[in-house]
Amino acid sequence: MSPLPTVLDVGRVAGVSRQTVSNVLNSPELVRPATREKVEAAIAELGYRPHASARRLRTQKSSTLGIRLDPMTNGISGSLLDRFLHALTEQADRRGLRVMLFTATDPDDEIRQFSRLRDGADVDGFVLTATFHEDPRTEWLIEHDVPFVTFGRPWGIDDMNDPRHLWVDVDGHSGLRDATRYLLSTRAEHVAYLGWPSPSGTGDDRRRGWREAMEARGALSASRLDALQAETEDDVQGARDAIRALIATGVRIDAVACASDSLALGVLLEVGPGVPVVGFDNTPVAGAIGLSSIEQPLVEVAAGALDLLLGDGGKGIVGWK
Amino acid sequence: MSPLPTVLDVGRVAGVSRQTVSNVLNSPELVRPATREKVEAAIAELGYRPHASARRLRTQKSSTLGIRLDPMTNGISGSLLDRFLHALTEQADRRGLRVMLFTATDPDDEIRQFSRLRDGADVDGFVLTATFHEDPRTEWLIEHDVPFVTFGRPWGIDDMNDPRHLWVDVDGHSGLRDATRYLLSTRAEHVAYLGWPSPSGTGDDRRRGWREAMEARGALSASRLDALQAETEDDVQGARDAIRALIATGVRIDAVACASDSLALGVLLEVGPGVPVVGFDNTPVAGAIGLSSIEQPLVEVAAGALDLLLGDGGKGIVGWK
DNA sequence: ACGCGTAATTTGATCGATCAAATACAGTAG
DNA sequence: CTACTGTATTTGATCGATCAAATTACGCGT
Repeated sequence: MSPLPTVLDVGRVAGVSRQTVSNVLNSPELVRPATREKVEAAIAELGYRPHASARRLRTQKSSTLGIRLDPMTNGISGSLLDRFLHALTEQADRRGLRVMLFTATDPDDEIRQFSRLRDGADVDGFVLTATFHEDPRTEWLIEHDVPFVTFGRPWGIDDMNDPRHLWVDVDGHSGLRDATRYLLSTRAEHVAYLGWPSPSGTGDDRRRGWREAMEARGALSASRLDALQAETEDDVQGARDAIRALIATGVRIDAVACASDSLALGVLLEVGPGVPVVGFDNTPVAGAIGLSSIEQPLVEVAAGALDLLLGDGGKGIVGWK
Repeated sequence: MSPLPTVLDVGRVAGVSRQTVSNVLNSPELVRPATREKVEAAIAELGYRPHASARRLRTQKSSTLGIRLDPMTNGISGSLLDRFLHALTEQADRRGLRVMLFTATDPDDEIRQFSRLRDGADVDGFVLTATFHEDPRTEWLIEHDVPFVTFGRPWGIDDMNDPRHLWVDVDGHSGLRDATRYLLSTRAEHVAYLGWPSPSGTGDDRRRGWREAMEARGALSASRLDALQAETEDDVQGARDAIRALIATGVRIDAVACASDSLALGVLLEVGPGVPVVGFDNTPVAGAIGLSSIEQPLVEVAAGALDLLLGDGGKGIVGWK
């Protein structure tokens, strides 16, 4: 088996020097069109591909992003991360970036991994997924000047506008507002809401969407709205218990809007197919059991995340085709 | 911000040459214990980490595996891949390997990606997940001498023992045999089976497990066993239709064993909680809705896959801590 | 103390690419 | 025809590590 061709080999075939080959690849505008074509032909003929490691060594850029794979995805929503990963990988590829995985047992361990992967120049930056209040990871990354972007907005007070913290997120507020509006428009007046316990940035945001739609409708007083909502941790059993308790209060429930598909599944199992239920995330399960769900625009989210990183916020991350 | 320390820096601090530092890392037995300790102290003091790309360039090994992320995970089973990925990443890390993702739209595209990632020396080998009959991918990989291992056995006639095709798989046969035995032992005599259409290597294997347990019990004739099974594509709706049709034949059904959790969920939704149902894969959903399921030993599977690759079959894949 | 063989360590070369600086090459003006 | 300017291309050096070969240190018998 023949060794892989190098810039030198390509140059030899095209009758130019190695640097010219390199220029064709990285700064085509420096090369005269005629020469460029010769080189491109030689590249095609030899099936040349730049050696990723050599390039990375010289440029000190890995063009690789690290993303943590959660240890155990609680509930169904795991597949959300799954689909986000797919979208991210695909979008990264378009931009000449690669995605490398790592695992960690807890935030401190994750920080150790950050350090390890970056010191080894394995990755240039990170994509974080489940951010939370006072997240030590983002603090560490900012402090150590490591480029990153989070999928999920920063939940600290001032962080939202901190230019050092790049983030993208889905708009849970208008997602639930629209879903609630939809339920209101079709059949129901008493749309209940099942969400996560406060404080939860994401959860509170979604609840506000439901609340806003209900208040706009104006059919129910604030106190009756309070009575129409319940909260629980994000698992199916918890949702069943919570919705049962809500029903037991005797309040009328025409439909239910939920903060997640896990919750929606629990509600659906409890109330049966008669009552419309909407979830959030549109996980495969939702489609499978005929549950309506709000689809997260994951491709756009992933694309947005990468564009932020590749912008000036990324502090010199570059991708190669 | 200071530049990252190199072997040279470590050597300077420890009072030795760069090569000795390298030896401490890669061939400790060549270095005198006293020297080794000095070097290790210097490494710790400087927080030195070998530069991954430099190492890869020199050794011509990336110590990285590529794995494809499926475009759309049909049904619930997607989270199986999710958990496999996690296990794989974790096990890879233990062995000094990294996992890099890529996507592809179809097998041919996937082959193009193989070529691209390998020519660029981004990865040393691949882990394939959903193998099928006459898989062009494995043929290509064998032909081009690219190390790989499949999660899922090869389904061609001769391939099972082909030493060039490394594979690991879960034992669906004994999994379903044991599950069926269990159902038989507790309450039921008429344990139905819902699986995938033949030919499906994995599916047929699982069906045989059910069949074997039923035959061992000896309570039902072969023709009655035939009447106790149904098949459908792997989605929830299909399962509902199939089990309903089976019930409509009037056959007695005490319990149902299924080839997957997607199917089991469909069955469960149709028959209600009265009839025991077991699935396969133990996806999060299964636990969430109180469905029994056969757990796949994913950690062991991932570990086995890597050990095969790192063995002589991997043709020179090595991992670094 | 000397020489010798093995163990321990060091020096020189290399992996494949890009950067920085030097050179060749046009085209134009004087 | 020379000098000059800007473009196109080439040469030399480098990224950080490991390999291969050369060198030094060490233990030991005589």
